Amino acid sequence: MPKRASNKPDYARELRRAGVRVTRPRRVIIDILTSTDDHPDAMEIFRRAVQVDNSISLSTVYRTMKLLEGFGAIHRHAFGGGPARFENAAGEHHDHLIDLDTGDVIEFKSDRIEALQDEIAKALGYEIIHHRLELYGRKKRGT
Amino acid sequence: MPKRASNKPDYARELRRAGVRVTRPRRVIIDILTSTDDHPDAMEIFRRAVQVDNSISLSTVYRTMKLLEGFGAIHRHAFGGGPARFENAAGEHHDHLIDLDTGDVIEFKSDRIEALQDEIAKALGYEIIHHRLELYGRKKRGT
DNA sequence: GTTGCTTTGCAATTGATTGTCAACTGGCGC
DNA sequence: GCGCCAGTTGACAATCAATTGCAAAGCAAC
Repeated sequence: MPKRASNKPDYARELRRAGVRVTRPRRVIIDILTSTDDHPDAMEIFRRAVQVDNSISLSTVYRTMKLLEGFGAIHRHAFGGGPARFENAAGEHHDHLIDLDTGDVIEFKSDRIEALQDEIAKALGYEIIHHRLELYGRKKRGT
Repeated sequence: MPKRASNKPDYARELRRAGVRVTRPRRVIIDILTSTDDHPDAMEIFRRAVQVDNSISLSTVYRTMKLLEGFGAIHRHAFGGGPARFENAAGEHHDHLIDLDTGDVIEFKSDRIEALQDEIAKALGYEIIHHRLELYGRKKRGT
């Protein structure tokens, strides 16, 4: 009986097929990205990677992020102007609500908003390649 | 007969009322921001400011942008991850469509999208303080 | 004008990211 | 399995945007 594949996308296979080497540092970084659902920045990914392999360098984290971004495997964000934060691109597209007090990031999705965006772009003679919708808010006090 | 006020908001008056000095560099920078409808970055504002007063420094541009942002007089953007770009906050709120080929920025507004955003935030127990919606697209070829 | 506190220009600094380069290593070919 | 070698890496220098420390200069109240 074949081993049941995890829900993690097999980026290793994909990279190899694209002629990119699957090295130890890359494996470590990919593993970090596919086993979290938060939005770490490069330094945070670096910290986690060093726990696994203390020879990994920060440059390699940045290089790998750029590589994976090129493959569309991750998305890059810049919530509130800070350092870039990354998330695994697997799974459905979604937008973000950032809690201004805690920094928490909540994901949401609205087909109706997406449809309106397309409509607006079309009216302006454009085709949307991608978009970025970020809501910055505070929890409503329900004391 | 009183001089007809221009359509430029009187930031000078507002700043003075807030106990902030209206200095020559600030006047120059504010004048640049209120007389353009594009989205210049700090370096571009600096270049334009030097034309008027060649003693103005880039630090002052950055400092003034931060000051004005604090007053809500300007908005800060980071389209596509480049350096921060600014725009006069006077006038109605709007979102942006960025032409991926030319870098042009087109402003648009959709009450329906705003309403949906509020609805989503409310459902998540949040109150939106501000938001950022950027569409990145390409002109549809109309050969 | 004088005065006092703000603001400025300059230079140095920070923080994030990218470039350089010698050393290293996946993974194909044997 | 084993060696080869272009793709990668780690270390560190370099770059880029943005900020800050400080002495000198400027604004606004008297």
